[in-house]
Amino acid sequence: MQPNELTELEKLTTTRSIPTTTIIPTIFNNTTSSPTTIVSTLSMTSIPTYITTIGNTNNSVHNSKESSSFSYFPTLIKQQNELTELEKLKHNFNPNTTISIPTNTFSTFNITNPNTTNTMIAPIYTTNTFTTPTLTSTICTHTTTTTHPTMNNTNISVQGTNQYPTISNFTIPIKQQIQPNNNNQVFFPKHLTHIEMTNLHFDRTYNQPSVPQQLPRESNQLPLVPQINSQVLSSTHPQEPQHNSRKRKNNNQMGLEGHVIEEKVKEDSWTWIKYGQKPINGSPHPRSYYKCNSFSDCPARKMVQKSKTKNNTYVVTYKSDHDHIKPAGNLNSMIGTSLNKSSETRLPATREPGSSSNVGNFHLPNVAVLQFDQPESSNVSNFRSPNVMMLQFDQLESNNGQIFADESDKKITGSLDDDDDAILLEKMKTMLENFLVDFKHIMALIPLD
DNA sequence: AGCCTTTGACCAGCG
DNA sequence: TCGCTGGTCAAAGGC
Repeated sequence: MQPNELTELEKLTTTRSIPTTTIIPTIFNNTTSSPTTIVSTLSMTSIPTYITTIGNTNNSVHNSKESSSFSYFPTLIKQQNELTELEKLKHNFNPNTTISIPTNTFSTFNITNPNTTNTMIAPIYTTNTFTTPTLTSTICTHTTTTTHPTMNNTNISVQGTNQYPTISNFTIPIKQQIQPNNNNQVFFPKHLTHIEMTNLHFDRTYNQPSVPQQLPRESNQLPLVPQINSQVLSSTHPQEPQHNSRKRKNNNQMGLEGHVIEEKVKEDSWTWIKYGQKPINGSPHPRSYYKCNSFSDCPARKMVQKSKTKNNTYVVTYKSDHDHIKPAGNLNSMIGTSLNKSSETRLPATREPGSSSNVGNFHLPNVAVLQFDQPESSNVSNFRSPNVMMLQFDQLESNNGQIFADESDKKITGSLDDDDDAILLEKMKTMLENFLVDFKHIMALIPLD
């Protein structure tokens, strides 16, 4: 950690701790086949606003018996408004589910010469424990490099990047196994680098139909999404002062940001109309600006920009709430379409119980993107299967209406009370657990190389 | 003709 | 004060 980062850390009035991260690599000696387990426990503290790398030799664990060591380098990337949004969060769930990569996804790595240094991509087993929903989060990104000077003197370095583009607070234990066989081969599964869950429908700040629309809030009620466009807002709330601002006045009031794959950029169940495009400093891709196309004075805005780092991934930022419910008949609406343009009559701010999914009107961006790295080492056999797999949150979506079916009236009127939270938490927990079970099943279907 | 996108201009915030 | 940045406007163009 840089000295100035420590200074900034001291400035923070609020920090939140991410629970313990545990890395458990198990190494099998190729001569004795007796396993040696190394367990490292790291405590990470997230640092809002700043990109911080935690991890150096202090985080290394040295196993004297095997002369093995590894380091874990978590990097936390938080949005500036993350803590604020975290405070706003009402929907919590706490499933404790294990994701296991099935052994039939193993590939082989031949150790041609134990006396030379070989580098290979090693397996990563992830066990994710969620303590808050991840609205749009990269759960983990891992790159594992294992160096084999000899098989009984193994250095394993685990480098992990945990990205928290929105709201996250969870534990990521990582278990790694390397097991050479009698032919001096090491078997390992495909390199799972990303598990991206885009369950936008969990949060009404994304204006997803699964969440009841909100009525105008009380003055002392924390807004779920910063209202940044005072010019537009003034027409809806004439009592508020005019600012005639074309631009946000505070960077900290940026809206929520999510990372969406290309095919899903245009699908978020609202109609949008593009009103501008600007080149953005430091980015090779321009940013497109969209406004809600349902009502001319709706303050909802959406910005879409292609990711600098990920192909086929777009950064979608939502700003301001819709001040209306989704117009009826808004089927699979997309950017740039004129389908189902609403009438000028504002719909009442009510919602049919279960309408989020039961009516089938919405095409939610409820996808999990599982991305597999192509092997970097030529020693690793080529993978023929696609490196990206998408999972639809069918289970989540189908359950979604049930979540709010008996709660919609309460939710619409404002913040949730403790009973609401408990009900919601329990149902969301079940939903995610179901999803993760499906996830395991799909992982088991990954074809062998 | 209507709707949406494109694109340059405008303008407020900010350093 | 000034220049840069980025959010918005609105005319023009395309479909």
